[in-house]
Amino acid sequence: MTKAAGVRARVRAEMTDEIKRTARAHLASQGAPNLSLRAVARDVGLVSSAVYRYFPSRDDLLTALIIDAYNTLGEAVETAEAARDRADLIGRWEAVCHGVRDWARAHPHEYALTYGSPVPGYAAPTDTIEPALRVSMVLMGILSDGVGAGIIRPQPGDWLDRSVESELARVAQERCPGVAPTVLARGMIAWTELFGAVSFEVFGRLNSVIENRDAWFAHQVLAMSKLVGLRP
Amino acid sequence: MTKAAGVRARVRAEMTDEIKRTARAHLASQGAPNLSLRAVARDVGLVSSAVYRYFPSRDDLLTALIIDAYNTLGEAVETAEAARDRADLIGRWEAVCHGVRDWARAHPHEYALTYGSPVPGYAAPTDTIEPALRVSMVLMGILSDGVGAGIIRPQPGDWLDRSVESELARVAQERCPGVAPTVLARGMIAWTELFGAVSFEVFGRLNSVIENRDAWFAHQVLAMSKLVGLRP
DNA sequence: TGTACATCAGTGAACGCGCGTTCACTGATGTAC
DNA sequence: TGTACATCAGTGAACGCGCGTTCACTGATGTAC
Repeated sequence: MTKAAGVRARVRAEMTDEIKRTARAHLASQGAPNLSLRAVARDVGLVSSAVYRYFPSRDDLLTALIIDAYNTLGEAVETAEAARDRADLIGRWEAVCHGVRDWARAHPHEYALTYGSPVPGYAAPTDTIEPALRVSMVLMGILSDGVGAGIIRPQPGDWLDRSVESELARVAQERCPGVAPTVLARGMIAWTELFGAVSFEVFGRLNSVIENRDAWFAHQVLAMSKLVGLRP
Repeated sequence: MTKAAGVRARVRAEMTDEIKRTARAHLASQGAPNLSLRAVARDVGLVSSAVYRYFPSRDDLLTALIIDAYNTLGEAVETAEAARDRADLIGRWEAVCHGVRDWARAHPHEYALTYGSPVPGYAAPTDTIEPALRVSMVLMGILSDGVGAGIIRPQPGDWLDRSVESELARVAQERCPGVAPTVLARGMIAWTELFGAVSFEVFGRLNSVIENRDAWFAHQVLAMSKLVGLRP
């Protein structure tokens, strides 16, 4: 690739970025179902058909936004978690939970796009899978370290259905070796509660029930860190 | 009201029902964002403007569907719970959880409409509030009975932020007197996890992670009944 | 019981809008000799 | 270095569609005297 070709490619990349940036702004103010290719084109200063030079269809633009959303969330969470001392497992756990919540509150429509109801008629392609796993990967890393440090231990009395146990064993083997299925199960319950809590808050289900959202969320994080075995 | 007027009213009620039934079918197959007044009218065999005799706008039709959804869910859950022996608190708890899940799996788009991302630009009016509370009411009833029977006890070491405590005390006073804030907090965490779990399953987040959905859900219900104090 | 009037469900045409996508084109930028 | 050709971003018009909502109307059904 010559220098000149590099210029063309760079301009193209910048244009692609600007379209995505504008689309993201539309998403933030109107939500995914109302995202319109024509409106985005207008805002970018292009004629609507020109957008097709960059994205073959509206769905592809949506896919790009979904992938970006997973990645910015993943990055935010990873950065917050990485800032804590490796030995401070509780701090790392809290950083992840608050990272998810902060990002979701800052980007409610992007959160809705990724963790809310699926857009009807839209099938997410496989390139969304890996970015979507970033948060779980961080959580599993903490579980792994907790087990390694002897802090997280399988709880006596924990029992799993055989088929679930083998499914979780497979997941653990691939993603966090050394973590017992029962421990992973607790982690997944905490993960479920985390996103349940964030969804309830962002989607308005706490309205006129809980006003002190920060304190309530912190309480839930505490409870889940106990459930997982990070605290006594 | 004369007999004749009664006929007119009954015909009107039937027509209203048929519109809602058709709209519900559209909802089930295409999702809320694609729900079209004109398409519903076509299916009912009316000209589109005739629908305005029954619903002043598309949003009002949507509101009616939302209220119906909360009510059918509420009814399903209440019926399932009422079938259990009053003293069988664990059975009642399980009935509620499985009732929610079964309903959500049977009506994914209605579940999305009520517990998924809010429809952008649509503000739910206040008549949706009471129907939306029915499931929580049943759960709080179980908490209440559990506390009354001495089965559920505040756990030593449970602690709540003062403002959260007073908010939960107010909720408890209004909806389940006698239940301590820390106990209610555990109930709400379980409630959050329940809907988190159902959303994850219905919205496809368990794909290629957990295939035995029944067993995994049962496990979560068990874990939450422990968290709440219904089991040791 | 019979008649004049009011109510109201349903019609059909229209308004004004925005959408995704296609296509033949222009003109600038890059490439090869 | 200069010229002929290829690439490709962006244009503008068009296709065909569906949408929510309004409005003046018809005709059947109900109400009051």
